[in-house]
Amino acid sequence: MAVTIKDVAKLANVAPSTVSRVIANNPRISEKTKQKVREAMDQLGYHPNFIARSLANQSTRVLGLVLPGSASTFSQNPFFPTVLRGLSEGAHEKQYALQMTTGQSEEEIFEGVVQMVQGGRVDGIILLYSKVEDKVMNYLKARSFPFVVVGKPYKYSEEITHVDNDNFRAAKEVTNYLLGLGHECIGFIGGNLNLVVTVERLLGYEKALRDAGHDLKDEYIIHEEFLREGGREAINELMQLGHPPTALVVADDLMALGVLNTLDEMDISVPEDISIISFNNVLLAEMSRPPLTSVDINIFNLGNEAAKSLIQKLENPNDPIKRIIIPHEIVKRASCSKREVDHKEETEA
Amino acid sequence: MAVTIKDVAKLANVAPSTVSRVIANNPRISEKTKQKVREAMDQLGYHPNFIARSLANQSTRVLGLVLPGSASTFSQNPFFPTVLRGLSEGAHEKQYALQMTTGQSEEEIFEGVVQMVQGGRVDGIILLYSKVEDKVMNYLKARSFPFVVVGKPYKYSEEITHVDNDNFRAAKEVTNYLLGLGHECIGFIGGNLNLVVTVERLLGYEKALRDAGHDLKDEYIIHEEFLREGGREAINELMQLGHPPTALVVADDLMALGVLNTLDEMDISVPEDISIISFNNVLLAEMSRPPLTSVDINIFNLGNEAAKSLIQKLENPNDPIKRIIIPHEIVKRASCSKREVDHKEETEA
DNA sequence: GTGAAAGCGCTAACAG
DNA sequence: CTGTTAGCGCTTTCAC
Repeated sequence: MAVTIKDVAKLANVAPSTVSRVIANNPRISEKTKQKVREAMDQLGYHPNFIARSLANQSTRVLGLVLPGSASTFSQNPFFPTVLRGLSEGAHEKQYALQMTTGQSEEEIFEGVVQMVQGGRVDGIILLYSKVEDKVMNYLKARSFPFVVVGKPYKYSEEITHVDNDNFRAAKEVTNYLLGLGHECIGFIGGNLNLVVTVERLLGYEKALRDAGHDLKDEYIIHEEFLREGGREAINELMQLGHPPTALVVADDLMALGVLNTLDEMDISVPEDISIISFNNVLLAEMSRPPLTSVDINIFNLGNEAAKSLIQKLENPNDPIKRIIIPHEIVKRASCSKREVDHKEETEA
Repeated sequence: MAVTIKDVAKLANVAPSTVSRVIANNPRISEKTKQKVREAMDQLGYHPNFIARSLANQSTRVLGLVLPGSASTFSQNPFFPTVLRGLSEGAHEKQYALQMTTGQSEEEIFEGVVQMVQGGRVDGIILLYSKVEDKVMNYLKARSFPFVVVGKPYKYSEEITHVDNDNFRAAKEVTNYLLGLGHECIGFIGGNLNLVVTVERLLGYEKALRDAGHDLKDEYIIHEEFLREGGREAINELMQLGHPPTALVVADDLMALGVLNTLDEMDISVPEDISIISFNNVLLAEMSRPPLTSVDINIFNLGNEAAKSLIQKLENPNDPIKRIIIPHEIVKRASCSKREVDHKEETEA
């Protein structure tokens, strides 16, 4: 059995409660006994037992993470290792530990969350995705269990602390950027429409086009999973069109990579024939050919702020609801170029 | 305050211990009282408190995960989301939860592990990397705290349960595959030599060449971080050689992607001018151009077996040490082709 | 400034 | 088959 507070107390000739106070650095303990106790702790190699402490305190100093269902390819996205690092650093700074749950089905995930929450395993929860009509979120909200979401909650977003990018604005910006390059036919390839982020990016794209006085063409908008095959089919359909787009807004780097390949197979070159801009700016964005112009959404900070704000909330229960917007930035690489007005149109003009 | 075992006991008119037994599904309780108790639990919405249970049992049913330092780009590898899924499923099946730690420096990671271990937060640990001379591993081993490693331990590999691929053999196989395609000048681009996996793959490569009667050329072997820039420099050096390789074994898909790009910039085509084979077969391997021939190491299973074997070990403390080898498989795509014997050599022969 | 004692919620002998 | 009791290791009143 490990060394306990009692062992320390005995060695230091004090009561267990005194040792406890020394651990908490209670100011009412004299420096002298503190010294004595600390020596005893060192000598015995004492480490406080978190479990016991949690039970006594009714608080675990553990944050629960909910990852999206493993079914979705989304979960294979290099996005996650990076949020995790951000989360981890944010949590460690304040001496919180991280526990995670995920599952194959929605039901499994939900069960996992219930275990964490009702089982008292965690003090708060961080949702690493935001879906339309999410059972988990509803549950947490109904119990008013402390949680924050990474992304924008589908509903009640003013009542839920969340950290997100302004995806709507970012999508508007990239679309405007493309418009500014002279493109008039701009397509959108998005991921799963159940994810709020997809919706936001789509809306931003549409807004930019409308503001610029362009019609929205349904044929230009394609939704698929964040996947290669998705990208492939989508792009095929698009390019069959009478008037295929000359630029594409793609909701995710990984998907853009798929698009890039299909285009290459079809002998369409980027950016000469078609420009592409995507989101997230993960490592592979700079490793693709051509390197992708991509919106850096600051994934690390997304995680980091999520951890911090949850902790803040835990230590300050009646803090107001917060919406934290992490800035984004378009990282220009080589996948976009000015629209070359083609011969036919030129003569028409 | 949440509903406790006592509340249930009161409502069901039994002793708390009886309720506890019902939870554990103790066979010595009559079906009748079990029914009664269960009803009371439902009625009150009772959920056992894991913390209290952990304290009483001296066991948390939590597995601790140690991720590699966030400093390394390795940690951005899409490898991780996939192991995590495997781990998670393995753990959930047996009702274990997952807690994770990581850090920026080796020291920080070490501290995190100590917290988990000495703080009694976890029952066992899974190391998600294997480094040469790892402080964490030494610590765990010295304390004989239950742990398994994903990868091959640098030392004492017969004394440590681990789940790994046979990377040595896999590397031999890919090298032989390349030899079989007629390549005689085969280079190796590896990652950080502190990682055991890099070493193993390098050794396998060397062995294959030696077995085939080829000399090892130091200039053909390059080590860099698993990174784009790494790939770029490495490939530049290689291709400057008088007799540049006609095939490359690359230790990681992500790195191979970088290599592919640099080659493209240099107007060297794959696989016509040079063949490339890499490891891991993550999603992007099939999305690169050309799609990469890559060794599928079955990442999901790596994680899954790791979780299972740790749990097995926890529930069966004097189980023997195990070495679990996850099978690999070369997935042939389009980055390798037969060596085209060039004109000059042909006339020379 | 420090000690004694109760209790966090659950489990596990030991009785009966 | 079920109840009683004593902890698990720590925190926290309440005394002194």
